[in-house]
Amino acid sequence: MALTKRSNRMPKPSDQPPSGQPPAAHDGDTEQRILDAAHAVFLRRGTAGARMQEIADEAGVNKALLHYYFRSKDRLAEAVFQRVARTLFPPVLAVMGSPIPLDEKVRRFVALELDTLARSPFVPAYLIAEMNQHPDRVGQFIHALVGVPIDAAAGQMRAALQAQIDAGVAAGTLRPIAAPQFMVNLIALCVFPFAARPLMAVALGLDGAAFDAFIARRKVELPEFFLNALRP
Amino acid sequence: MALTKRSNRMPKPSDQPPSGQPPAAHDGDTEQRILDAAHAVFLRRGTAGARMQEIADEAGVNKALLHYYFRSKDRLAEAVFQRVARTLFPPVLAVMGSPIPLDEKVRRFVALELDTLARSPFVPAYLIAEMNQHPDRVGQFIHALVGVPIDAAAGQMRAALQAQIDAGVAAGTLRPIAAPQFMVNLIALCVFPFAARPLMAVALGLDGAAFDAFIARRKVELPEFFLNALRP
DNA sequence: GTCTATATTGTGATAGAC
DNA sequence: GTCTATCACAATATAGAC
Repeated sequence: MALTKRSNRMPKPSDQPPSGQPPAAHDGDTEQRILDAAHAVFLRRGTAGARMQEIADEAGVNKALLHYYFRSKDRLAEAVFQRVARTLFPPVLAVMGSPIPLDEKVRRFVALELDTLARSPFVPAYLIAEMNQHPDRVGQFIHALVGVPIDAAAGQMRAALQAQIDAGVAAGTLRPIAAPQFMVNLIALCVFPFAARPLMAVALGLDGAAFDAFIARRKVELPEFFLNALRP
Repeated sequence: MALTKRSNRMPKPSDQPPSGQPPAAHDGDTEQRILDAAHAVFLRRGTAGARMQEIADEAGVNKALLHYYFRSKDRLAEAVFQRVARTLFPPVLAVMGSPIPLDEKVRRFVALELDTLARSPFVPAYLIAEMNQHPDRVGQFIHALVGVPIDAAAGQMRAALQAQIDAGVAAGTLRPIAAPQFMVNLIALCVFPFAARPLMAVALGLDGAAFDAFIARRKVELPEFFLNALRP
């Protein structure tokens, strides 16, 4: 016969907003340590491949504590996903939304992106896997991030970028290109080398130092490459 | 006390080379069906997220048969990885290694790649995840594929491509660019949209048909974009 | 809040009948 | 070669002491 599945549980500290000072005995630090550990493990093992035990070990706490702070592995995974995405996307939007010339946007975007990813090389592969496995989370996240439905935010930015492109075309300084293709090209050129790093490692014989050199060179040449492609 | 772990097992049909005709009762078809099913499941769930049961269901056979034909999940995963890679890479090498002008290479590469990936959209995300989780398999595979250590094969192709680029530079028809950067840029522009498709779906509001249209347009514009970037 | 111990399932793998 | 039944263990999750 059917059993009533798990439905309700004890109250969790995650729910209580920061009410002044930490009440009595609550480090507020443990939850952070767990999240940090989960972040590291999920990124290097992938969400499905990660083990709660490994996260607990990395955090220096017991497995049970993971469930005390976060109800389940799934919720922990979602928390990590949101943190990764929240760290990565806003700077991008800030640059692309700022009122500066298009060529300057490209230069800043490349610099920002390559610097960020060089410090977190697992992020691209992690995000790609995660988004493919949980397409729903992407929408939830962006909504939580921007505060409005995605369509609106993205549509607005797309329109602004397209206007900037069209102005350049009218001025004779740019070839016509659709804003989405523009963005996809730019992001692809920045992100892909990190996602495909293991392939490059063997196909090009790039060890750690050589990869860094490859990226450093890219940081200089990529803006020129991209802007040159847009020349009329 | 310690237990002796599993070490040896029954002989498997996979080991016997094709000796003339199928001996007595061996469809030779079942193994293929299992491999097809594994292919489908591994690609949509990821290797770690895939379940042997789901593969068996998809193949229309029992779980035990998976272990009869392939010793373990790990071996099955490796077989799938090799099949995916073997389908994807040789055409690429053929195009890039053929004695045709550089701009023609670019055009053919883009057309080939976008057509292939449009038919197998999960491949990029799968390969990226798999290569990051099993960097070792990449080397094994390429060795098995080309028959020689990777360094040699890749080095040779890299040199050939670089020579072609340098010739163009000398003739005044090309900007200088390192062969690895050339290849990474080209591959990134082709592959990334498929890997990041879920993100584009929400960020750009692209449903299935719109994505196809996006790719179709890309097939025309990407070669121009790329070649334009190389103009002096 | 944090731990130890335990429950409960999920999952890869094997044995053995047919 | 293919199946049913089952094992062994890994992994998520919970109970309860401190």
